[in-house]
Formats: sequence, C-alpha cells, structure tokens
Amino acid sequence: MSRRPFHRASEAERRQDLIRATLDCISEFGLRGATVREIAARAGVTPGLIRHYFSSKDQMLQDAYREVMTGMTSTVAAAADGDQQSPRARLHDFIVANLTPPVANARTLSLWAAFISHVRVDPAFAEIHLESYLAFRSVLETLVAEVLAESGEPPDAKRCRELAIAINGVIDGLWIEGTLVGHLFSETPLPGVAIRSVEALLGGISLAAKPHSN
Amino acid sequence: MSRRPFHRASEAERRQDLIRATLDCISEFGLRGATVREIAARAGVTPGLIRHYFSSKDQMLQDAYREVMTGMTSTVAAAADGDQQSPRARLHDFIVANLTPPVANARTLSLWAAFISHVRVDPAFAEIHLESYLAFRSVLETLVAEVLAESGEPPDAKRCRELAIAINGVIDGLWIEGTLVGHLFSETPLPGVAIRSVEALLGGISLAAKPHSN
DNA sequence: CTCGTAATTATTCAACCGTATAATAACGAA
DNA sequence: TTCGTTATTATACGGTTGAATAATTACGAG
Repeated sequence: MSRRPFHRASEAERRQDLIRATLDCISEFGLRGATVREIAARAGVTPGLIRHYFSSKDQMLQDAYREVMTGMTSTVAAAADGDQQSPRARLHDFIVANLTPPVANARTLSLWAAFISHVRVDPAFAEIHLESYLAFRSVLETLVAEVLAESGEPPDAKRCRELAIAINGVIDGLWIEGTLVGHLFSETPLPGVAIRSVEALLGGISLAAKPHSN
Repeated sequence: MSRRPFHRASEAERRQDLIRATLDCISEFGLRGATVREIAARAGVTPGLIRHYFSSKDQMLQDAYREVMTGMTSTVAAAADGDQQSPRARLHDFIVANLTPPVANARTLSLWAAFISHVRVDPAFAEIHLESYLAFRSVLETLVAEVLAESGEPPDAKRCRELAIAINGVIDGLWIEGTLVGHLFSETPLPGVAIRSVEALLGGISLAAKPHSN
C-alpha cells in the first residue's frame, strides 16, 4: 500500500485547477454531477484538498460562477478595445465577440444556465448575478453613448440606458439560441442578425467600419 | 403503528400533481433539492409511487420540462388570439404576454434555466428544447408575416425568418433580465422597451392599436 | 357480495454525498 | 542538516440518494 505521490502547487494555481475542474464537471454532467469527488479526480487531487482551499463546496461554486462571468465580460470588453477604432466599429466588435467563440460556446452556456438556476435558491448567487449584469451593461451603455455622440445626436442618459437594455436583450437572446441550437442558423449567421438588429434599434446608424453598400 | 391512509386518484391527476411538485422543488431548491423524497412529500404521497407513474426520476424531469415549455408557448399564443384584432395588435399582445406574469416570473425562469443547463448533458433534454424552440418561433414567424402583409410589404420568407429570430432574441433577453432583476427596471418597464425595440426592428411599423402620438 | 387487479404504502439496499479528522510528505527557514 | 509549517493524502462518519421489492388497501367487474 503505497501512498499517492503529490507535488505542492502555488495557491493561485491550485485554486485555478480546482475551479476549472468544477466547471468541466458542471458542463459535462450538470450540477448534480459536480461532486466533490469527481471534481477532485478531474483536478488530479484527493477530495479533502478542496476543503483546504475553499470553506465549502458552495463557496467554490460561487467563486467558479464569478470567474465565468468576469471572464465573459472581460473577453467582450477587450474585443471592443482593439486599436483606436471608431465607437461604431468598437460596438460592432463588441457585439460580434458576444456571438462568436469563446463566448458563444455550448460549455459556457451550460455553466451560465446552471448558475442562473441557483440565483433564486441562494442569495450569494443572486448577488454575483447582479454584479456581473451591471458590469456588462455598464460597458455596453458607455459604448452606446459614444456611438450616439459620434453620430451627432444629443446626449440623453435615459435613451442610452434603454438602448443598452434592449441591445443587451438582443445579445443575450441570440447568444442563447445560437449556442443551444447553432446548427439552425447556418443560413442566417447570428452575428449578422445581431448587427442589423442593433442598427435598427439605433435608428439606422450603421455599425460597419465603412458604410453599407445596400 | 397505523398505516398511512390514502386515496386513489386518476392517472392524469396524479401525474399532474407529481409534475407540479417536481417543479415546485426545482424552483425552490434547485435541481439538487428536487429529490424523489421531497417531491413525493410535496405531492402528498410516498416516494415509491413516483416509480409507478414514471419509469425513472429522469423521465419525470423530462415530462416536467416539456410541460413548462408547452405551457409558456400556449400562454403567449393565446394572448395573441384575443378577439379578432389586427396582426399588429396581436403581435403587440404576444410580446407583452412574454414579459408579464405568469410567463415573466422568477419561478418559471428558474425552471427554464435548470432544464437548459441539462440540454448539453442529456440528449432527451436537447430534443425537448429543440421542439419547444421551433414551436415558439413558428408562432412568432407567422405573426411577423401577417404584420408585414398588413403593412403592404411584399412577402419575403427569409426576412420573416430573420425578423422572427431577432425578435425572439429581444424577447428572450428581456425576459431573462426582467425576471432575474426586475427591480432594476421600474424606471424603464420592459414590455414598453420590447415594443419599441420590435417596432424599430420592423423598420418603424407601429404595433399600437392606435398610432403613436409622439 | 366476492374477488382479482392495480394503486399505494412500507421497507430495504447499495451507492454516494459533503464534511471532519488524523496521518504523512514536501518545502522553507535557520 | 534539522526542524517547524502546511499542503496533501488517507480514512472515517452520518446522512441522503434513486431504486427495488414486498406488503397492504382501494376499487371495479362479475
């Protein structure tokens, strides 16, 4: 009976491994399949180690939830910051980034849905959701304001807010449908649908780097 | 030690009770809390009875999923069929029905999210999702086609499809946000946001029964 | 009224869950 | 090298899970 060999890892590294294993289990087997034992096996450690880095399994799930959401938001925010483009081009890239991998991805959607289904159950999840939603909408609202200013429209905070809410809705809805049954949209690629929809919502403002030909 | 009294119920009635108890448990405690024992207690029967009406717990979950989705779709479809209104008014009522109770409801959203998170895990759930999505979009696509025809626009199947996809996205997205953090939208009620957004998507067609004053 | 069928309860089972605790091994400081 | 600290493993515990089976009760057919 030889004892299992092991190596010490840095705290950041271990926590990252455990969270990644947690997300893998959730996306593959659902929340029910994300057991302490399965997660530990996936991370290549023994179950007891989890309680050494997280005060409880729920705590680890919450940290995992937070990481998923901040990861998505930072990814699309970064996409809107490529070079010094015009506000319209940046909003364009922001929208496209939301509807293409790695954000538009079946695994990510499964994780998001699993966590969302717990928002009503656990107040801690509700708080994480609220934070991440506001962070996302804040980025979007700023982009919208810049686009309107670029088009010479007078600043109107209330209109920006409502536009951000609506655009956020379009993005969310298309993201869900596109990643759940993406094969249905080979004829009508969703990034294009989203861009044209947002252009309509903005009252006809074109988001293309160069004006449309049609 | 007296034996628990019981009464026989019709099969339809019992299955309905069990499914409702299942949905109650999921929305309150999440999928993890929807155990055979808790569900049976909620339905006022003993756990063994579940296996008498459903071949397995998963089977019951799938039936519950199907019922939630068909219930939502039939509710909003019925809202669009009030009296013999104009197509524009019917689309208007359809959209509003999606964003007001009982469809826009935290419990319903929790259920939907819990099931969605299993689409990737279990092919049976994926099939139910596909069916319900297509049924919903079909209703919406018909409404859109009628609205366009009413406005004298030439029939264009591809445009109808794309509009239905986009409008579906707006509805889904606002539905999620509105039910998750509804208190954030007291200043900008979502049904109004949705109507104005869809009007923009339709290229300016008004959905009000009487033309806007602004 | 009787009796067979089926709905419902009661009980049991093996497996698994999250957590707690003790033993051990790796690493840094001195 | 030595030794203390702690990351990691190993083991154990009480409770829960979905499922299977047996015992009982309600109800309809005849």
